[in-house]
Amino acid sequence: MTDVAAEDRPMRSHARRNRERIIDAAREALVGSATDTSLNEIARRAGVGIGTLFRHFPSRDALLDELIRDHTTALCAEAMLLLESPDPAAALACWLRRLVSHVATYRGVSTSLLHRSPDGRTGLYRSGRVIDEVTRSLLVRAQRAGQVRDDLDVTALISLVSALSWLRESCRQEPAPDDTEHVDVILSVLADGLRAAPSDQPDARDRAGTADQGTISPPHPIG
Amino acid sequence: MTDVAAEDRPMRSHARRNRERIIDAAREALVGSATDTSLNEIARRAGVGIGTLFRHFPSRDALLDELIRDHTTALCAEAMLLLESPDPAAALACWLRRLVSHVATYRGVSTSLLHRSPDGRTGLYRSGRVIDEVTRSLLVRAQRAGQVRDDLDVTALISLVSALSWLRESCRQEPAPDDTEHVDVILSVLADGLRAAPSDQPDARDRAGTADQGTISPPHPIG
DNA sequence: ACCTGAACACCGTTCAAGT
DNA sequence: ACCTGAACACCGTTCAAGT
Repeated sequence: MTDVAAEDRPMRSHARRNRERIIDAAREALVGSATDTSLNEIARRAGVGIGTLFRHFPSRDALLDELIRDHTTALCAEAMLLLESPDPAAALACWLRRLVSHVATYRGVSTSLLHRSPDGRTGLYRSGRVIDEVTRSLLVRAQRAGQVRDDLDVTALISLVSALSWLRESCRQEPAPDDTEHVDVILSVLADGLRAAPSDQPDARDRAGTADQGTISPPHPIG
Repeated sequence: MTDVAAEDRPMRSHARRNRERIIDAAREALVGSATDTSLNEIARRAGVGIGTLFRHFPSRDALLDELIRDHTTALCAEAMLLLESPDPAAALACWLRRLVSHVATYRGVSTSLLHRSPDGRTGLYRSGRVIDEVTRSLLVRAQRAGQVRDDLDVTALISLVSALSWLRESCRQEPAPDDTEHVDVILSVLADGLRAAPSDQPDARDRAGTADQGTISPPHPIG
């Protein structure tokens, strides 16, 4: 198509094909997987040397980011439609549900999402950024509509998504409560909690009733 | 003290001391820790051979269980006092808060708690059992008082505690949102959500508004 | 009885050597 | 330019050999 010198095209296409094979092998190994698969094993399954894998993807995070990139983009594009929905709080809840499903699909993505850094040196770089943006849009819209409490920021919300995704992917391991159902119930509890104004009984947060807090030291022996 | 043959007492006390040194070394390495510490490293710090560590604790879970045992027992005993508190829902919320703090204290405990098995072959055996019991007591009391929704079982609740504890311990790693604060906000959102009756708009759970679900395939390519 | 540490099969990661 | 795979410093776990 383009005017690239003829002699380096075969090489480049070969490299590109290797890259694709690595991604495919990783996807197959990690989707719905109960346990981690080593990068060595992924390279083996892709039929390339381990060095080639590291050349294309300097870290596991980089590989994961690439792995979910297309799907993340599509999901976020679709989420923009949620911005038009008549019920901002319901739209946010729906988005959180979809996002958890997406993140929990591939082994290890939840952890990478949590450890994303703005400069892209760790964690999901690209995917993290667009997830941040979409979530922020839906959150502030719901807050401006007065439907969701104001003491929540987008970082807390995405941390929560990471944690619930981690739960879902962890529950694929036995023995563990195997239910996607649990996460669903938790999400619906959360959705209800989001709608409420922050509870105006702060005393109930740290102590309830007659418990004598002095008898037990705080759980951090150090610090 | 007892009538044990004299010649094997020194051995046994030596063994017991080794055991204690392993636990102490592990506690020191794991409390508030941002990253995992290998069992080899723990044995090294305790001044024992790696074989000795495995003799006393056949798995990392077994070591963790022993590590938090005393504190777990004390915490659960104190939680029994919460059963007398006048506000069952607030008591439950308070317990969940304390439990997350406790579980998040030592690196790896959240995962072990999630993977506990009733037969004790994996995960936190003893600690898991008493945590289950205490949590169940507080939950059913709040449910019987009509203060907490009925579609929640104790397993879901402890899965949630595991996930939030995982979040807290993960946030000690950089780069990650470092805030204990986030988990606190999430917990208070949850506490509010628990009090509400299950939302009676099930349509809002899976779809909100005008989004066209057909354009994007579900995130599980396999299955 | 109890302890030790070399040995084994892994892991992520690097890098000299090849085409 | 790109790929390979031996090499390195680890990991959890086992087990023959010691006292």
